[in-house]
Amino acid sequence: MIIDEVAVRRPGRPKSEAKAIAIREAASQLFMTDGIERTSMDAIAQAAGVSKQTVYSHFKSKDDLFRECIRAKIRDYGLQTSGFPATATIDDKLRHVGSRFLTLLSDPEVICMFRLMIAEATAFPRVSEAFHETGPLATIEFMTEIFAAHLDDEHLGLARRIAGEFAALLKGEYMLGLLLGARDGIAADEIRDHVELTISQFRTLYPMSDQPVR
Amino acid sequence: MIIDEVAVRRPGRPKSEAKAIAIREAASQLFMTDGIERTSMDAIAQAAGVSKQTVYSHFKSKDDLFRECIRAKIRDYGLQTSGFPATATIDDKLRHVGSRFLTLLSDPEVICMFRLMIAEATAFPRVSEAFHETGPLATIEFMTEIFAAHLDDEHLGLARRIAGEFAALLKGEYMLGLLLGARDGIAADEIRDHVELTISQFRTLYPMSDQPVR
DNA sequence: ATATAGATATACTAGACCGTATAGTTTGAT
DNA sequence: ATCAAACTATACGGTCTAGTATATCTATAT
Repeated sequence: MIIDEVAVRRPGRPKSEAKAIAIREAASQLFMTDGIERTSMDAIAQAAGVSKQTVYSHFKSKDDLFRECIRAKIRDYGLQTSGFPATATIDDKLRHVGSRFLTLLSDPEVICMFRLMIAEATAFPRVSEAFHETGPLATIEFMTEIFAAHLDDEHLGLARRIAGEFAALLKGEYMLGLLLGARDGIAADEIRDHVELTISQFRTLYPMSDQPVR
Repeated sequence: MIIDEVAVRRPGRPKSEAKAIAIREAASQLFMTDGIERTSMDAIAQAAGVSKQTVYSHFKSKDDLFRECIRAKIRDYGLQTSGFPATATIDDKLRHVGSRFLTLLSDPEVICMFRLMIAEATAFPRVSEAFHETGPLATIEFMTEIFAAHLDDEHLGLARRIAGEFAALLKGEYMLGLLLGARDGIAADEIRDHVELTISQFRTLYPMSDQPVR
């Protein structure tokens, strides 16, 4: 058996996990709002209340720190999979996932994240790929399962495609408007109305049973 | 009367418009592929085959040059309004505008443009706003007129909203995938199929006459 | 022909920034 | 108490970059 990572006892002062977190959080915020290039390591150190040397003792370079920031954010967003009660109708489920989807888009931090990932897609392809899969694609997979449970046999194979269409219609013009700074949020009642409208459109397009069929 | 700008005759060597254009085009390309920060004025001058002083004689700063580049691009994209023959059905029109829409998204330069505008939305809000209005919003306005001509009276007021939905469904997951670098184009037959599918969905959702009603 | 102003080439200023180095201080395990 | 390593503060090397300055050359109007 290899020695447990935590159990390793080394002489001298142990690295402060708290400082690593403080650095990562300060860096995250600065990266989000100002972008990578416009954020200096000195600014990060200062914002974290730490010396620059400490930054470099926890992260070996600016790129490394950036990657760690995004990884942590992705982990945070990861806990989205919530189950539904067995009595929930398809409308209930779509209403829930739809409004959470748009509420997420209304979050300035999430928009910053998208901006950053899009801006750095060529410089950090692996990072933006991971973001894509863990964020948007995972959300669509979640929607896919909802549709799969309620579609009749004829349409079952289309669940993934239908989920993609559902997400696309939910986004509508909101997403681009938010990314381009043309708007800075979506009003709660606007979210509710838009979700309701989108659901009704899908019930017109695809026959779905109110109770899960599988 | 103020003297016509063109008619002004001044002593000495006149500024070369050709050089200004060369500078702008070289800068455009570099800005698109590398972003603003990663593009130096020296690199622009060299790519344009011009001295750095000449760059500064035509554009007063890097920001100014960037703004001019985008303005020129926006002007280029501006000539999208083509008329349809009177015999065109709604399907013909939607097919045409839909595939041109997706073909445009497949263009790497267009994607670069979106990336750039999204990345700089906070740094250059006016610029990204102009892009938004002249690009995406103008396209949706164009679609609005198509729908308006074919919808019955009951749905006429919804033309703008329907056009937005049409664009959203066309974009689907393609746009985000392209922006995040998850894909690098859309195959021609995929475009055709997707446009066809989207049109049929809209004909299910909204009653439209084949011949223009107005 | 000559004055005027654009263009070139090159050097320069001033500052930002990454990453490293150094010297001294603090912390925690043994 | 002592040792080893983390931490602070500060400075520095090296590189890059925006924008300016200067001297020289070139094109155009009068």
